[in-house]
Amino acid sequence: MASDATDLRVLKTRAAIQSHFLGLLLQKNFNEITVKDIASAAKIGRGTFYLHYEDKYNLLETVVKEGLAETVGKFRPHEYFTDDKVVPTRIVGFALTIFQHFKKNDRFFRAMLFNEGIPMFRHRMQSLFLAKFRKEIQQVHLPPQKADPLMLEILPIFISSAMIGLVSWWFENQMRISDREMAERIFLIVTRGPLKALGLGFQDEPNKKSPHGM
Amino acid sequence: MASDATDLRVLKTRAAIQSHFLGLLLQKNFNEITVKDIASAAKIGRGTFYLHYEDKYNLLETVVKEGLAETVGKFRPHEYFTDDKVVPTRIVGFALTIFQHFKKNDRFFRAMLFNEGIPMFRHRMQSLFLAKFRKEIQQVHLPPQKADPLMLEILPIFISSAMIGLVSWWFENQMRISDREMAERIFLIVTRGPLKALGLGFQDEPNKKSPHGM
DNA sequence: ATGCTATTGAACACTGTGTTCATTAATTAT
DNA sequence: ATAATTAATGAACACAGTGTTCAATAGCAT
Repeated sequence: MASDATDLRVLKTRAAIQSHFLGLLLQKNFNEITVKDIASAAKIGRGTFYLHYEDKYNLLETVVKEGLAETVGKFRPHEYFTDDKVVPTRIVGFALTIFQHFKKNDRFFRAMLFNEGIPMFRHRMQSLFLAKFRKEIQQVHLPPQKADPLMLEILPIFISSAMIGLVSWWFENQMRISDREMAERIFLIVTRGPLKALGLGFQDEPNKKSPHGM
Repeated sequence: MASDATDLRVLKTRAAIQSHFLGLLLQKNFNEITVKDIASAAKIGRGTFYLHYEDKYNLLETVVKEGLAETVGKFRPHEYFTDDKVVPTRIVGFALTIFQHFKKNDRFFRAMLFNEGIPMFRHRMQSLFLAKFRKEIQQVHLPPQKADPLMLEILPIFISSAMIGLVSWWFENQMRISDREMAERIFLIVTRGPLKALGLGFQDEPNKKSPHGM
């Protein structure tokens, strides 16, 4: 293992490997990428690769870890401003930071999200989202005696899954919708509920009795 | 390619291959499974494997395709009964069929959902969900002039992603919550909205003005 | 300028792949 | 039941990719 991480040669080869690796991931599946491919793309000897990474899985792990570490903490609830007033909630601003962060790290997320062969990336990303949403929901959740514990467990999962689905869809569609529009629709769904957000009342509910039997 | 799909020998070996393949998937990652592993688990010659499948990816594809084909059409909205009355919506019943189908095909979904190395399974499953939810939402969506088109596009993605997230979580937790309880919570979230479902009103909304500027 | 160390490139053994072929065994058709 | 048909076997083969080693060379640091 080439260890001196300050040596210019080391920095240069590692940067070359990681950058060209991302480039290859944008072209073909991780499965189909060989160490030979990476080495020749980065214009280094194949043996040199093994001086820095155990194998291509270890390289992937490194890249993913660094990419996600950079993602952590970037999702920050903040106030959201329209032309003249502050929208009275953190929700829109929160969603906004998420979309902006993804747009900024386009190359990384595109390589990771749409490459058949990077199995657990979405799963790991979801852990990040989940942790954030749990905190966020617990902060908003002021009156603790009223809440249903199961609901408290389920809701962050529901929302984080939904958000990841939306972000992925947004990416697939070349981000043709503005991040602001997306955030605003999410605000509507979250505050009014999916059904009412569509623009219609919920017709099948004749009375206010709770239908669930607990 | 051994072609006669009615020959008993063919049926037997294919069944053995697929069954032991699923078994292996429950034990280790798809990446780490070799054709030799599959052949020896199924107690057949390695060459025989290649008489039926091009490679292990082709086998996976076959198994996934059959498994998902069986899944299609199983998600059927229907009425939902509590002890004495019919809950006035299809939603709970719809969610219920989903959870029940997953419980019934435990082995298959467990192998597919939690194996690092089956990249696009969740994605393909989501396509199924998405199609169903699109239909369902369009059916409920009676007054067509009122709806926001972007919302109409986003909502099925939001909900199908959320549902898959919940089902996966449910699986990971050994399905310790009853399918009925899950369906009922989902009903609450969908009809009342995530925030109100938690048991609290939405405090930060002082007036009824729509905060989004479109 | 000199010592240090990262890189090189070729060689090596190894594992897994996918194909072939003659032989054996099981199934189907008569 | 017997013959004809066809699937399964297992060994052999060439091939591609892996991960390691080693002496020689290049580049960096002080």
